[in-house]
Amino acid sequence: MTRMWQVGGRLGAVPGRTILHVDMDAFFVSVELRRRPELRGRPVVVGGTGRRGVVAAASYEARRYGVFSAMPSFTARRLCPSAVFLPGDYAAYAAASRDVHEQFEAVTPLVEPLALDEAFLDVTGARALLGDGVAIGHRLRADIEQQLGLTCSVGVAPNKFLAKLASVDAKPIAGPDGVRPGLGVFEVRPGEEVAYLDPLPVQRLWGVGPATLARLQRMGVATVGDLGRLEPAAVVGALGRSHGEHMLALAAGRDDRGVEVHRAIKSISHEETFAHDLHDRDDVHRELVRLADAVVARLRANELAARTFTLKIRDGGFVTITRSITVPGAIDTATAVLAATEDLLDAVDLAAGVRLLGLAAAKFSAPAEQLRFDDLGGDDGVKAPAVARWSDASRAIDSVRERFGETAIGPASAVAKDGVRLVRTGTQQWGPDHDSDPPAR
DNA sequence: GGTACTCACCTTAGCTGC
DNA sequence: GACCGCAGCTAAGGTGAG
Repeated sequence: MTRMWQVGGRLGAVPGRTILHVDMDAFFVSVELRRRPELRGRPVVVGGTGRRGVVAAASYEARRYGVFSAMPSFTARRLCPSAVFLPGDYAAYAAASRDVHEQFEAVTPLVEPLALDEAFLDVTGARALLGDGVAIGHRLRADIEQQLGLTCSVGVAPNKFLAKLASVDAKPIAGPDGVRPGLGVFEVRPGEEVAYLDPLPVQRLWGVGPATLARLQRMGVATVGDLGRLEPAAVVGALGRSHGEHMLALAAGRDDRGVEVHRAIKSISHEETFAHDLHDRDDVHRELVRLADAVVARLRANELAARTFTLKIRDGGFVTITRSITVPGAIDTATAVLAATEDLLDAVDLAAGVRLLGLAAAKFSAPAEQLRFDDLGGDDGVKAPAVARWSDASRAIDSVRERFGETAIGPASAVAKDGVRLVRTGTQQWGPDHDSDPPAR
C-alpha cells in the first residue's frame, strides 16, 4: 500500500483530470531580447539597477555565473560584471503576458493566472480534441514560440501542485559548461506521484521556505519521503495544524484544489524602498501622501473601498514594524486614508531613519462614505459639500490620469522639495533604479 | 557588509460581549 | 461581583510564493 492511503485515505487527483502548469522561460529577459536581439547569447539581467535593487530575471547565460531572481543587484554585478543590466519595463511585460494568455485561452477557458509569466490550465475537457496533456503541452510551446517569439516550459500532472513541480523539470539547465535545452514538457503520470515525490528535497514542496525547512531539518527531514514517513501528529506539532496537514497532503501527492479562473482581490498595497533612508518626518509624510494616492487610485480602478489600512515601516537597521487601523466605513479617497493613517505614522519613532514605507488596504466592500458630525448638513442629514467634493475630485483625477498618464496629476503635498518634479505614483517593482542624492536635511 | 515588491494566509495575543 | 469559557474581532508579526 502506498503512503497516500496512510495520510488521508484519499487520492489527491480527481480521477482523469489533467492540469498543465505553463511557465515562461526567463520571461522578462526574453521580452527584452525580442526588441534587442543583439543581446542574445549574452548574460542579461533585468531588475532594479540601484544599490538597493534586486534581480527580477536573469538570462540562462547569467545564471551560469550564479545570478538568480531576488538576488541583490549589487551581488549580481559582483558575480557577473560582464552582464548587461536593464531596468524593468513592467508595462511591456504585462502586454506580453496578455498575448501569452490569449494562447492559453485558445486551448481552454479554464486558465488560472499565477503571475505574469505562469498559469495553470485545466485541459481535461480539451483532450478529446487536442490529444493528451503532453501533446497539448508541446502544441502550446510551439504556438507561443512561433507567434510570440517566446519560449516556455510545461508541467503535466493530475493536479496543480504536481504540475508546478513538473514544469521545473522541463526547464533549460544552466551549468558551468553552458546552457542545455530542457525537455520542454515533463509529465508526472497518474499512479507515479509518490515515486516522483519521494526523492525530492523537501524544500521543493510548495510552502516550505527557510523557516519551515529549518523546523523540518531539526526533525531529520531532508526529502519529501522523509516527511511522509513521520507521524502526522509530530508534523502538526512542529508546523501547526493548518500548515502541517497541508504539508502532509502535498507530500502524499494530494492536492484537490481546482483551477480558479476568477479570484477576488483581498488586499492592495504599495511599498517602496528609498535609495537613501529618510530622516525628516516631513519627507516621510510626503511619501505617505504619495503611497495613499497610489493605493486609492487602484482601489477606485477596481471599484473597491477598504476599511483596514496597514502602515509598514522598515528602519535603517532593517527592523520592520506594521501598524494598522480599521475604520467604521469603507473609504476610497486619499484624504480619508491619510486622515486614518497619519496618526499611526505620528506615533512611530523615526529616529533610526526610514528605509522602506508601505501602505496596504484590506477588508474591501463597496464605497460607503463615513461622515463626521461636522460633515453633516441640516436636520435632514444631507451630506455637506466637502465629502462629495473629495469624492468627485478623486474621480476627476482618475480621468486625467487615464487620458494623460500617471504623472500628469497628483497631490500637491507629494511634490518633491525642488517644487517642480511631480513624484511618481509609486510602482518601483524591483527597488530603486538609481542611487539619487539623499534628500536635503 | 548586503537583503524588492505584492499578495495571501497563518498564528498569537489582547479585548469585548455573552 | 468574580470568574470562566467561548466566539468574534482587531492588531501585529511571521512565512511563503512569484
